[in-house]
Amino acid sequence: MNGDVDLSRVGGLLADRARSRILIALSSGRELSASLLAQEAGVSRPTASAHLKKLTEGGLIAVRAEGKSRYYRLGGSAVFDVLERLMELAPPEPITSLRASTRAAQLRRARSCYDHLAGQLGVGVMRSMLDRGFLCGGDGRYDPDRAGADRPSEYGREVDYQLTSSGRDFLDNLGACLPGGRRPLVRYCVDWTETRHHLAGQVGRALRDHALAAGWVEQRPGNRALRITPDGAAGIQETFGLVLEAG
Amino acid sequence: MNGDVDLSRVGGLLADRARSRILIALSSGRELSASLLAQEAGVSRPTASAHLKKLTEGGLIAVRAEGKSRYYRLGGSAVFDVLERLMELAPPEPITSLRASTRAAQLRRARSCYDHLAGQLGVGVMRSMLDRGFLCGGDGRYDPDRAGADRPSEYGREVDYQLTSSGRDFLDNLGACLPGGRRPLVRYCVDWTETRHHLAGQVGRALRDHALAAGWVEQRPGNRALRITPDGAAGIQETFGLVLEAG
DNA sequence: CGGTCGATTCGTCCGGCGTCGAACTATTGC
DNA sequence: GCAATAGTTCGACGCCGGACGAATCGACCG
Repeated sequence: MNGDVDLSRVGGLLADRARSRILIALSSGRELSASLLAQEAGVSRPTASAHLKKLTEGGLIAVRAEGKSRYYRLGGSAVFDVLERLMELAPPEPITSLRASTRAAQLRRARSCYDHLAGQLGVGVMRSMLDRGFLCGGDGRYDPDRAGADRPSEYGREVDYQLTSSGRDFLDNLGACLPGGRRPLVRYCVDWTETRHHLAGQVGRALRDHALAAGWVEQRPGNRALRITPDGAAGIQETFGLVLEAG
Repeated sequence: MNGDVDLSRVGGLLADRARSRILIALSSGRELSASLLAQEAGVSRPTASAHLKKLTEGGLIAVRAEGKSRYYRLGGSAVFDVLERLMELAPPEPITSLRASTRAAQLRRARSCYDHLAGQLGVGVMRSMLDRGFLCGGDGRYDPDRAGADRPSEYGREVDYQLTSSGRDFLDNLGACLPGGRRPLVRYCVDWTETRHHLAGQVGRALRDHALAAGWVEQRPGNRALRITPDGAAGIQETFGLVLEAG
């Protein structure tokens, strides 16, 4: 709490590319398995395991064992906070080139987050589904203090959102199929460009799959950005009342 | 602004003990010479020089040459922000020693934050200025939901606080000079030991400079804590109606 | 114009950390 | 039980980066 704090300890944890990628992947608020994080970080499973251990011991992430998988999540809202500041500070690229800024804009507009939609598109879709009564619950917006301090175990996991029967009908009519399995129907994710919830879980995946299958969006190569097609812009506006530029 | 941000670059800069000490020393808002920083970091001058170069190239600090000395300072308020968060997150060393706890108490009472006052002193000064009508606006007290979740982009920036004309008179009578420039007159900062606002911006700096010039407070060596002198305790009580122990 | 003082550059040494393959543990499912 | 899957531990390798001393640069001062 003073001058001889070991900033370097935390700094050391942030200093590695693989760990940095892991943290950024987790900064969506989701719980992710060790293998998936290894893949996301671009390292082998043993290497990722070592990183995850360090991050856990350093308190930056927390782990929950379920079956033979171990699910990792951010250590709390303070960690989320630091990462957000750090990302803001990170681009030491002084003058944002046109390329970089358009790419950033693309990411803000629409991107995939694990297996669901994020960015303005993801947030808008979730808002629309709430407005139309396809989802209910989720009385509170994202509250970092409660999520991080009062009940850290639920950080980024499904809260009280639920799919209504009309929501189920809506998905059926849309032709979006729920993947099935024991995975929760509805989860939320904290969108780090919009700072609001977007939709995850089976429903999130179904909607993203549908958006891809219907040609509404295309995965851009190289990063997580999605391109909204002209057809997509029309379809999204018709279906969700959401106006987003194509391109 | 996306998944391939180089968190690790910034992390790497924070990962070293010597650099961490340098940054913490600079986080008091002072400009310090290279030799002094070497001493503060506990390394030789050549080593410190290398660190300072890296930090400068990384944008975390900035340098000003004057005569044969070079004076270093933090790269900006964004850097300060990150450091503050990081320090909050950092303490994996639980305070056990008496030394540490008294030092922590000193920091809670009064410290410098970038270039303004923080701790009980900083928070009290701001409250006093609000109570006496020297500042207006800021309709709400610190509201973590609004500040942290709904509009994180304004976190720590000026909101609706404004300096009133009587506030300006107050500063004139006190003999505190506003530094001038395009920097906003009033900003606020969320105080991490008091969880309330304290005063930043030009006014914050002017008050801190005045407190130092008038001998109300002295910079403690080694960290950001400020010592409140007996005269200071009296002056602060008279001026702001704020009772704080000297020592 | 030498003398000094502050700061940086250079060369070198050394410790630590990230990396992976292979082996080991644990849980699930047939 | 045996095979399959998820994850961790172990050992060895390689490389990066921090440390310092000596030398160099540059500014100030008599």
